[in-house]
Amino acid sequence: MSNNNLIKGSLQTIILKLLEENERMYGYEITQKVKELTAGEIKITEGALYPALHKLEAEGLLSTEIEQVDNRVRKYYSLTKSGKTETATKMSELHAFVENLQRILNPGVEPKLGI
Amino acid sequence: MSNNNLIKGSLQTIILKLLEENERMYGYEITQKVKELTAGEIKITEGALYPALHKLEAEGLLSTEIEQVDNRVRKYYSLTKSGKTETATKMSELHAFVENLQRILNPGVEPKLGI
DNA sequence: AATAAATACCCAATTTTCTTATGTATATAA
DNA sequence: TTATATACATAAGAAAATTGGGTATTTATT
Repeated sequence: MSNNNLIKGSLQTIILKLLEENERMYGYEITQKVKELTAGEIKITEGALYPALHKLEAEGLLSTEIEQVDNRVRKYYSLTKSGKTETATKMSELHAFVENLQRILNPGVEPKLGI
Repeated sequence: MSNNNLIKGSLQTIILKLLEENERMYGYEITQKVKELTAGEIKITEGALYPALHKLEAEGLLSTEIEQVDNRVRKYYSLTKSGKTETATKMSELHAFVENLQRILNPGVEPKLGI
């Protein structure tokens, strides 16, 4: 249930950035990390996450290794070389976008954040 | 040509907020205002703008008045009462979303902007 | 005078990205 | 024993863009 629409297109950047910080993560771990960092306010749904991971892998930005943990399969994702490059690109695009958003929505305030 | 991806979902909020500040605006004026505020970095395409305006009008958030200026038609949009309410709602949702995005992408930095 | 660019509206086909709803399976907590 | 948590996945549909048209007037450029 619910509910966190807004700014479609940021999921890829979120995945890439988390992998930049964590070396390797598996899908479920990513959902939990996002939930934790946002105090439960953003919940990445599996229906969005897994297709996004598969797409990033197909584009050569992520590589995978499957591991068995307690009889359960885990699929770990890591950034490839081009994945690292693309992370930097997407982060700076998102940064620029958020600044522009502030210029539009916060007239008269010069943005000086963040991201 | 080009290139300003990463807006999806924020266009409605942008329209509403600009109308909150300007009392009434017409479509083309909105595209120019956004271009001006972002130094040309964000260009609202007409294919995105007009359907969005029509949808907001159909939802009762905007009202229109058509005027003739130099043999050309202009369609002015204004916020309705419920449009004003919805503007506040969408702004606070976007604010929350951007803060959460910063928590995810800027680990260790407490967000304190803006928007 | 002719042409391009700016102003001003619109729509339709397609694509991207997400939601919603499933499905499978094991481990742990109530 | 039943629900919740862990862990993967897919498919149908909706939402919101992009792309590529179309119409028409006014102003600037060549």
